[in-house]
Amino acid sequence: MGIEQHEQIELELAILIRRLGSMTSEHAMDRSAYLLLRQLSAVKTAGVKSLAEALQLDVSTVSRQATALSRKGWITKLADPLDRRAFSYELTTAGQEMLCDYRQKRTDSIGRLLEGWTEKDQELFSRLLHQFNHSVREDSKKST
Amino acid sequence: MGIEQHEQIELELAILIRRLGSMTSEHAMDRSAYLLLRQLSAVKTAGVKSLAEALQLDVSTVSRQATALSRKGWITKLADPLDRRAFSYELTTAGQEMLCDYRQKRTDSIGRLLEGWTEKDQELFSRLLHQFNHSVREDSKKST
DNA sequence: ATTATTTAATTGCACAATACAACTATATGC
DNA sequence: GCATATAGTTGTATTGTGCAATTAAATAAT
Repeated sequence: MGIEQHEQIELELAILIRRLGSMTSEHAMDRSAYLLLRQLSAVKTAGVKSLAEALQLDVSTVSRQATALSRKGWITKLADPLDRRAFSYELTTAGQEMLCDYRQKRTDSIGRLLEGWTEKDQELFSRLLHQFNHSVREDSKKST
Repeated sequence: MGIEQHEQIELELAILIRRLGSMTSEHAMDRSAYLLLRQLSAVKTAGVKSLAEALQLDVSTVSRQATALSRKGWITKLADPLDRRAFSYELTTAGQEMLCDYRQKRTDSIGRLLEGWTEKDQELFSRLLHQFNHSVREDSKKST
């Protein structure tokens, strides 16, 4: 029942996170950059504040990340015409390509990892991960 | 088949890692310390080399971590009587308590998160996470 | 309308986790 | 017994992060 299961899951998650943290560093893009690009891709355009909220990071962190990505030519910084304090970022074509490419690489890695898995287990894993993320999301809503 | 599933899993993992990365920082102990204590708890006694292998970290990293944990009084460093280069670490009582306490907190968090889940889904999730970590481990062996 | 407060963003500083390389001291192999 | 391998530490650098201070602009209060 419950308790041992939770302990087991707790352990697996701890391992998973550390392993995947180092796994992503194989490629050229780091996880944080990836997540920022992904977020920007999702919302099309956003300033550091809203990005920071979405990514649950400090604005200063996002500010630096955005500067870095901008230097790489993956995103562009646009002055907000209505609010002269504010800026919005959006993906460049190069950024879109990078994101797409990187996502493909990651997807391929996952595919390679799941080679020996049954189709059913893959589906289940996908569903349960989604479900778990949903639970985490709900939980963080509660505590806000 | 396959591809979309992998994209989905890739996405869910990206989200998971981001969310859980910030989740763990709530508590007093950091993840790396936790994993080291855990490992030491599992093997009872080990030097930095074997710990580093198990945790897949550089020995220097583990050396520093061990020094830090030793300073906190959670582990003790013992000279190896057979090999005067070598040392072994083991958990102190305080370390065992810390580990137990922290693990409990994490387990409780997980339990809270999984409140609405069926027993079956919890079991499945546990199994699949384990399976996934195994896959990652095998994969990293291959590339070594 | 002038002043005070809030807000968006940046930058300086600090810190933790990490890797790599250089080094020390000991052990092992030929 | 010398050459090489091994256990561990330490110096240096990088990266991702947060907090505090700062700037500049917008909004609210008097």
